[in-house]
Amino acid sequence: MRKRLLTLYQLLLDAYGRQHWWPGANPFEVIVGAILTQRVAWANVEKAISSLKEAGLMDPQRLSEAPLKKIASLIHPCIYYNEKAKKLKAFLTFLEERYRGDLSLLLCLPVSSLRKELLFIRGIGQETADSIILYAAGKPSFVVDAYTRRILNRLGLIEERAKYTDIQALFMGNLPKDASLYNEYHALLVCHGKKCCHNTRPLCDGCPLRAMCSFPQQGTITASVKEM
DNA sequence: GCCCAGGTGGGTA
DNA sequence: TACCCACATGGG
Repeated sequence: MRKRLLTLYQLLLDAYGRQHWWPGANPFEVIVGAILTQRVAWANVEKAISSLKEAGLMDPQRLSEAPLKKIASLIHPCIYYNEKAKKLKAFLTFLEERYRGDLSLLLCLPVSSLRKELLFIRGIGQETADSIILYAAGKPSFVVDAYTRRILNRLGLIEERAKYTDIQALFMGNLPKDASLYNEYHALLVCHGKKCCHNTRPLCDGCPLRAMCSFPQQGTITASVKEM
C-alpha cells in the first residue's frame, strides 16, 4: 500500500506540479476559509473572504464583535450562509472562552489535542478540523475530502463506504508524518479531482493515473484498514 | 430548470 | 451504527 500511495503522489505531482496550498494569507484566514468551503466551490469562498476583508472583519476580535446578520450578509455567496455565520461565531466564542482569543495558543497544541479541541466546536467536523491542523497550524494530519474518497475508490484502494478515519489511517500509517507532504498530497488530489475523472467513469481518457490501473484490486479497506 | 460543489449536525430507526 | 434531511448560492 505504501508503494501505491507514493506512486499515486508522484503521478499527481508529475501531472500537475506543486500546488502551493492553502490559499490563505494567515492562519485565521485559513480557518475562515476551511469553515466557509464546506460543501461550497472555492470561487464562492474567495468572494466571501474578500467581502470580510473589505469590511475589516478578517480578524478574530473584530469578527467576534460583528453582528451575526452582518457576517451572514458578507458571506452570502456561500450556500448555507446563515449556518456558516453561526459556525464562525461558534469558533470565535470557543477561542475567546478557552484561549482568551489567542489563536496561537490553540494552534501550538500537539496534533491529537488540537484535533480534540477543534472537534468540540459545533460546526467543525473531521475534514474541517484536519484542514485547520494541516494548513493553519502546519502540523501533520491528513485531510480526507470528497475528492480523496472518490479518487481512491476509482483506483480500487478503498471501498466507497470506507470511513473517514480509516482512509486517514491509510495515508498516515503508510506515509511519513510530514505536514508538507500531506499538504501537497491533498492539494494534488483536489486539483486532480477538479480536472479529471469527475464523473462516474472509472478513469477518463488521458488520465495521469491510468498507470495505476494495473495494480491488483486487493488490499482495499472496508470497515478497517487492511494490508498496512 | 437541473445538478453539484474541497460538510456538518440533528433526528430517527 | 446507518441513513435521511436541513442548510438554501451560483456556475455550467
